[in-house]
Amino acid sequence: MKISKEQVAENRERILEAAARLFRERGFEKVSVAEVMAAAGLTHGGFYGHFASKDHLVAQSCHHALEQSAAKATKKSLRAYGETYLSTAHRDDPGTGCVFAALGSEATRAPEQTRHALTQSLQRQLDYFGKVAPGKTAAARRRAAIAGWSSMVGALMLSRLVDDPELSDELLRETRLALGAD
Amino acid sequence: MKISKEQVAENRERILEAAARLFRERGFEKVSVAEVMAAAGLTHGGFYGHFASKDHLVAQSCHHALEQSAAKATKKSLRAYGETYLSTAHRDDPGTGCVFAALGSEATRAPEQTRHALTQSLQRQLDYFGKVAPGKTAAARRRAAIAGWSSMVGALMLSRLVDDPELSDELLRETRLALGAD
DNA sequence: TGTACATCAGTGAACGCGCGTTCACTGATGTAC
DNA sequence: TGTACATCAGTGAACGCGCGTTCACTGATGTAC
Repeated sequence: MKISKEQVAENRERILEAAARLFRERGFEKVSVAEVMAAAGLTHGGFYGHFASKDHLVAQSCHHALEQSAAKATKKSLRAYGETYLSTAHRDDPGTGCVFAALGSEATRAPEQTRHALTQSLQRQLDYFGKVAPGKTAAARRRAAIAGWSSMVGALMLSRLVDDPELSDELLRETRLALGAD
Repeated sequence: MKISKEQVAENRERILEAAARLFRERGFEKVSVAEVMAAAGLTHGGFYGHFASKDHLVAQSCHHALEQSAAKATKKSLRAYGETYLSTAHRDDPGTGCVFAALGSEATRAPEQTRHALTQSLQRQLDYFGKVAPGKTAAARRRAAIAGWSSMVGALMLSRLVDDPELSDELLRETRLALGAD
């Protein structure tokens, strides 16, 4: 059953969307190709018509998710961004949230292509925050951007792995407040 | 070939040591039970004499690694700890380093027991840093401990996943300096 | 414009491999006498 | 103290399952006439 070119492009898009969400929710290894395809409303056999391997999907779905995230940061101060980034809503919905916090430690061992996409995105993010972060010199702003962004990623990840709801809330709240106090 | 009780305890210890190192180096899923046993100088069949399942090993090896890490933090200021934590040596040797940075995002999806061990360790770490962190009130010190620790974990993880050696060094250096500037 | 045919995206069964787990067996330890 | 035997930690083959990947087939699309 051949389908139209628009339909093919739409299917590919749905596969990327599904993968980007599932990987962030459950990690690269705990999500199978068949699950991604099913979530996109397709069967697993057609996967290799769209991607050369699961590794390629991993890299491209990260790229896809990072593009969407990048759009959110624009036109916001570091502090304002921190308000939404360090919210319980973001913590409780990793599937549509930050790729670094959801997959950071796994990405350390990910194939080259994936790490490259993440690096590019991080560079862009830091370049932008280096302009809007507090500080008198460019170097001071850059430093505030790096330390601030690191604390956000770290705090969000910790707030998700922690067992204790109170500690989890505290991690987000205190990191948010520390960001404002810079 | 039965062996002495001391030998059994020593073997169990070696399994935990090997697991704690391999998991941090390669992640929970990319290390097999057989690999852990081989690294401990044993064959895989004997594994279930020591642990009920791989999940149990994951939890107990994390506990083991966290106990060792906890010892390092004692009698150090937040800033002094950051100096060694945010070193290139630590970045380049995840196998003996911080569990949060090496396995944080995977731990988010780990079984209850593992998350509990991490939570306990984090609580203890923050309680200690809350005493030695800069700040006039207890609340200010607690905040500095949380934001500082989050930035360390985040920066180390990011420095490891990044593609670009210069950016990697910069992340460590600037986060280290920001910690001192508090 | 209508019909016949080639294309090719998607289907679902099948393959092969790795891994967690089990189990019958081995042989050194340590206990009973 | 020395000998016979029961115990049990470790061995390695085997099992079963899930997953990434392949492939012969299907049938709607779109092209040629």
